Amino acid sequence: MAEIAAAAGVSEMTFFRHFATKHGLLFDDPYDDAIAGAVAVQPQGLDPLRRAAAGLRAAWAQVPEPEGDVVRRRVRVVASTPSLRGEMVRANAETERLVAERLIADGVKPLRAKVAAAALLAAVTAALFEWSLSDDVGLGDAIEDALGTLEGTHG
Amino acid sequence: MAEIAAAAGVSEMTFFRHFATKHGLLFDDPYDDAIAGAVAVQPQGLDPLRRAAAGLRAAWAQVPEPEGDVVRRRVRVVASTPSLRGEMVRANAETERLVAERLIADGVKPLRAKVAAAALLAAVTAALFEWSLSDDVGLGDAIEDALGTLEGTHG
DNA sequence: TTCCCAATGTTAGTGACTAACATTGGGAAC
DNA sequence: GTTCCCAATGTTAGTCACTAACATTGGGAA
Repeated sequence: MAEIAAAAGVSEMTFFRHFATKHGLLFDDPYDDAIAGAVAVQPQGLDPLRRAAAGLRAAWAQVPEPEGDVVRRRVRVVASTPSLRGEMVRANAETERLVAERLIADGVKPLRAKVAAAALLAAVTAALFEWSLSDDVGLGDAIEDALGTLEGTHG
Repeated sequence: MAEIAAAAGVSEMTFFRHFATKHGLLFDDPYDDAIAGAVAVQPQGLDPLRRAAAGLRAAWAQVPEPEGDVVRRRVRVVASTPSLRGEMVRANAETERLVAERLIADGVKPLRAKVAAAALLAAVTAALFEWSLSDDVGLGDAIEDALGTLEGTHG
């Protein structure tokens, strides 16, 4: 922490006023609302899990594929460090909550909404980690594969 | 820690030689192999997620429903403490790995196997947490609801 | 010019966890 | 029965992320 704060040119205290934890530095997710919003506009005729998956697919289409391998290398560090994986789950909790909230607002039973949201985020996170460990797979393909697995359409 | 170790009648050092972390005390899961084994014997004709779900359903049928509300109260503490939720994910990682491994052994693509395993564990964990927050739902019903949501058969 | 307040700094902690070394007790080898 | 061993436990003195309670400063509004 002393080194990080020094490198940032601030005191340790100041650092902690911006990031709750040292690990929090790595997780900056501004996509929560976009994902939840995209889920909300999917047809209510779908069951919760498929609706959530469709929402994520729609949200993902709006995000540019990352260039270079900075992202991949960063995710790789997270994927291979148990405590960081835990932090990642924590970082996803807010997205999960928002997605579940939207589903519940449309009349989905809370347990099913939360299960669908949790499964969605877990699936995407697993795809992200798996993607980071390889060199040639595209992130978009990995995510599409994960969504297909959730939906049961790919095999 | 001083209090916990004293209550256990050992020194802090001795405590840490038995449990890697203080939080680790709460997670003792001996079900890993049972779940992975149950997944393995499900029909290979099913897609990975459904197969995993069917396996967990079969494994669950072998476990007696917990009596009293000791378990519920304990899970409630975990569910409402972010850092403990993270530890729970960490505790599930081994089960997840074993389930994915069995699927891969049967020819499922690694990414899909890991996604299915992650989604399964996340769904069950979400159901467990939701169950802990209510007083009248049965754990078996909550889990069945979660599995149905994964499979897309309940709605 | 004065006042304010928000951001930043300083100091002195707390608490989980670790490394290095000392102690002990009971079972195996003789 | 004695000796030896070694595995489990204890002791001490740390490290490191993080926090609480203050002090300081600087720039913008009144």
